[in-house]
Amino acid sequence: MTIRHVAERAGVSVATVSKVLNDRYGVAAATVDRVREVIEELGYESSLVARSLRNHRTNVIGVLVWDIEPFSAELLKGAAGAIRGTDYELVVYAGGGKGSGRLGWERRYLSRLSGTLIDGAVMVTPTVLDVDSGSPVVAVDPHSGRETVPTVDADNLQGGRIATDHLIGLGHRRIGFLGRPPRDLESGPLREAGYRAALADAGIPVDPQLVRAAGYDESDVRNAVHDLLSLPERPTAIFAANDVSAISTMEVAMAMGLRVPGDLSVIGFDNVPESMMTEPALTTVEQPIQLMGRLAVEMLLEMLAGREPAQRHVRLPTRLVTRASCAPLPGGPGLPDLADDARLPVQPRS
Amino acid sequence: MTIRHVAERAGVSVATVSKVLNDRYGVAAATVDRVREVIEELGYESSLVARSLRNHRTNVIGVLVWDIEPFSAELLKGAAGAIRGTDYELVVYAGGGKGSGRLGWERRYLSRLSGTLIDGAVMVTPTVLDVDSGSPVVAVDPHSGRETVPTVDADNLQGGRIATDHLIGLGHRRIGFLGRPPRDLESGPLREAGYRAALADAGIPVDPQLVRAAGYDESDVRNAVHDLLSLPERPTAIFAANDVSAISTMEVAMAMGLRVPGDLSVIGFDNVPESMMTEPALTTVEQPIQLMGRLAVEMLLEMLAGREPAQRHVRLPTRLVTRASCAPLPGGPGLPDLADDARLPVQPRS
DNA sequence: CTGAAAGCGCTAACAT
DNA sequence: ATGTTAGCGCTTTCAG
Repeated sequence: MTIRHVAERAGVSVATVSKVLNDRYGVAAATVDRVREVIEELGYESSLVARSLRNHRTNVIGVLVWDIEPFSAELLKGAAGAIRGTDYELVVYAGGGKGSGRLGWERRYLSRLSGTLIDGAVMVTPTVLDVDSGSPVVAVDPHSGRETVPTVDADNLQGGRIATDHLIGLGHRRIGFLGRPPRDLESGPLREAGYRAALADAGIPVDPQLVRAAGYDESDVRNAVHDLLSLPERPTAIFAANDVSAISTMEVAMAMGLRVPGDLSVIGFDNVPESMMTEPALTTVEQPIQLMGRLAVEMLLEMLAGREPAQRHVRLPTRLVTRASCAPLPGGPGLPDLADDARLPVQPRS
Repeated sequence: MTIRHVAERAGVSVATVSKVLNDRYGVAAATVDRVREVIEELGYESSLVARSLRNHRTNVIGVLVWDIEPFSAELLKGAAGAIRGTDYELVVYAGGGKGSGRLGWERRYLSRLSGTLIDGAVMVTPTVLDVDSGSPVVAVDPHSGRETVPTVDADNLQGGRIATDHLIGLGHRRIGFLGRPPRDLESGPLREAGYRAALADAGIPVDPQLVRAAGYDESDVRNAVHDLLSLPERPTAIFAANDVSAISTMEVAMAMGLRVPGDLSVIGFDNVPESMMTEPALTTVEQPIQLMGRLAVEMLLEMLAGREPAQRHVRLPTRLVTRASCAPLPGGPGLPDLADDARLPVQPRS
């Protein structure tokens, strides 16, 4: 079904059909009607691809992700929300790192899509980002390149601090940290930095034994947890700096016969999928992920409208959500004041 | 950054560059190296758009959705999972019903993308689907057209039955149903049919007063709930057949001073976002949404490989997840046997 | 081994 | 008012 089929069927040239499609000047009313009829009859719609090759404006904005997992999916909801009501459409491109080359998926995806297909892009958790794309780009949670490109991210440093402070406030002193090898994302190290800062402020020395990094493999994480909990002087609390390890931590602890939070308090990070939730519910530091998506798109729309966004670097606060997985250390102080925190599951809808 | 820049910089023709890009025969090794170098240096990647206009194979599969909301976002995770490990890439197109014309977004999106850009598509909750696209299509949770197109859906009829049976098993007799006007999706009416069937099997007559439909507007839903709970002989339980109304039901009930589940048992449907969750946690009939996405993509990949999918119409079972929002009716029987059900929050990870 | 040229579906000058 | 033509970035014959 191409524009030529329509043209032939209507007995006009493709140019005329194109004019009708784009409400251009200089087509007789009768012709317009006839062409419209044929279009309707054939159920024709112009090819986005051909059109964007020709025009350079597509009214499509792209969200470029490595993969669709809980984090990016959450972000997409926010992005979609920001687009609703505008006359832009949304294309999500999840390349999964295909199509070899080691210049980073970020640049490759952008090269592949920008200029054609999309008018601008939101890049989700890019690692390298020395991008010089023709079209506007906003990065969410980038590792580097913060100078060149407008960004939206969450306050991971503060998040790490909040989590650790909470545990300290409960009287804990031996607090484990479970993160990831620091190579790719910046967020991990920042959470660890928050952890260290909180300990330092409380005058608690960091015990290197209590700080672990585990890879993306789940068994790797479980081993690390097991190690931590097998220490002669085991931690009374663990700050697991990503969702996977938080869940694993609770599971391993319980498998080892430890009660959570009776014997071990656990605090996590990110949007832990509730469907994965074990008993008791996990205390987490939550990032406003949907909001990040929404803001990123809003910034992009500003830029597409030719305006400079109000701020080029937005950092959103994180917040602690306390649930049943943390408890005051026996002999420590009581529950800390949580005026600023939400207490789940008794959380009113916003 | 086009192929011509590369060609000029390397001192060859665009044809040669193209050959290098596609590993074609007949380019001198030295030339290949030079071109590769330039490509690397310039960070060039061929335009997906231009390429797909020329070739008809793109190795991209499309998921076409009206909008990205909790349901489709969940589905996308499953779809992405199915694509991981294949050499296909994923493009999600969320048009939001833009670009007028009343031939249904489904056909329009397909027209716009298929043939070019994507090799095949998964259509999410299409309403009309008399599609005759050139490329393979799988529909998830379609309203009609089940005959023509391969489909994946959930067993909404059985879901409605399960939910209602559960309440009946708890001793409830006055069970309200809160659905949506039946115009668009088929799933709503099916859930209602399940409700009616369960009541019929239990010999409980349907009280028309207890069956309500409310639109998509939240205030609409709240009014409906309020009406239900203001009846002289109010229901002791409500089956809210979609996520929005389930949450609203609990909130309105509590606002009216009713305890859940003490005074009113509530059971919902779908993937109620836990972040919206109130106290107590909501009992739901869960659909295997991610799984639907995964299966749809797997079917599509089969078709793209030229094979006929094992089944053209897959219907997945729904399951009850019992939480704290339902209670036995005083004077009724005890808790029914839930051997087949999961009991949250004490749910082991799968 | 390399390049010139045609054409994918479409739009925008430029004829007619 | 309509049609002809060139060209968007790319791949693919087909000559050189």
